Amino acid sequence: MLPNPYDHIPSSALRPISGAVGDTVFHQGDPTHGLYVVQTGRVHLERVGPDGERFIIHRAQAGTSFAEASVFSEVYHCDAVIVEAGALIRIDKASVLAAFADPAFARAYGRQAAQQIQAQRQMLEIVGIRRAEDRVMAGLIAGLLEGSIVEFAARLQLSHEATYRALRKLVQDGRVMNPSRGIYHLHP
Amino acid sequence: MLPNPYDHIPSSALRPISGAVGDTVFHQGDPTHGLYVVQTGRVHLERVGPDGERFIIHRAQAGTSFAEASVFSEVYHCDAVIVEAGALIRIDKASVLAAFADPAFARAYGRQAAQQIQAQRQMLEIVGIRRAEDRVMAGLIAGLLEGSIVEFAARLQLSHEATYRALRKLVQDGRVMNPSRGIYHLHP
DNA sequence: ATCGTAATATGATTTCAATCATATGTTGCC
DNA sequence: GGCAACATATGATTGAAATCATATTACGAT
Repeated sequence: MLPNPYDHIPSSALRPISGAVGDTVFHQGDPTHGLYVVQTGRVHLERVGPDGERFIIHRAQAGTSFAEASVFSEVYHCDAVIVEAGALIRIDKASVLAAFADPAFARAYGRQAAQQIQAQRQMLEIVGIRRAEDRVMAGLIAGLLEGSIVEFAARLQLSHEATYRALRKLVQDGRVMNPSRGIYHLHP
Repeated sequence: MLPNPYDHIPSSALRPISGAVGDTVFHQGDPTHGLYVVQTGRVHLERVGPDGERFIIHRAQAGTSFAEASVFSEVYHCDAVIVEAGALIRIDKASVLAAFADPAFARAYGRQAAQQIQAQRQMLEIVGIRRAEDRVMAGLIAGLLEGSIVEFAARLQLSHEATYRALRKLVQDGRVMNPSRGIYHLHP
């Protein structure tokens, strides 16, 4: 299943890509073919520093797209490396550009992009909060605690231990409810 | 001057907004009128927690837009508070939705959004790096050092002292050049 | 010229999250 | 039922960045 906007793209423009762990989907400087949707597996986008040190600029998960900006540029600006085998779909750059003439696609794209930008801005603010307790509280207010505490901690870029301690403190201070082991939420 | 995509919007849809420090441009739950462009001044987007604690989800600078996602929703999901007096322009929601029928606008919007998403992803990865030295190095590779070291440190969400120390260490280790006081850059 | 302010720079101390260690509870599996 | 794997939970220790303190340098305003 493609993410929302891309179901407006004709299937002729979709190219399945498969690869093994360690394979590079594209290299920095390669001419752009289009953007990619991760169906399964995981892909890292990496940039190489002057001394050859690789640093990750994005981790693309299943269900997300990457290299969207490549649609508007001539060359890829980073490497895409498969870190967990899976299936990708490449969406042809020309098709995406053409699809912008379809207002339904344009609005769907705009909506998704605007929401993503908003969510990312919020994440940047949250991970910028220094005190674990404040960060956890902000995460709770933002509704980031959906799965396990371990997942929540990872999203907040905190160790899970620090997260448990912050939650306990917030419960002790009466700011968070802990109706049962492992369940935490704000007061109504 | 409006950011790139919005110069495709007819000027009749632009509404100048002025306000003093502390004024609220819109409140969480208000029906949406449209998105905003900050010409001068600064605006914070804030969400209010259950105990009334305000937490900032975004700091909008001059030259940037905010509340883009409101174009696709019925109510604002946060408060917008002026923290530095200046001039805003509100762009009517209906005009933006209509403008998506113009492929030139749609592509300009898509391009800007895709680039912003990419930049934000990179920022999330960078601020997620724990060691100050590694974070500063990543910031340098990403080209984040444009203005002063103080600005650079703020972008990296590091204290400027930690940033100076990391830079000194990187210079000592020969990974960064420091041709003169206050000037740091990578080897060619 | 000199005054004030801000950036650059570095040393000393403190704080707090990471890490290491350990225990209990929970879940699925054979 | 018993075992393995994992989430939850918390205590002890460590390490690294924040904070505090202090110079020096740069730069604009008067």
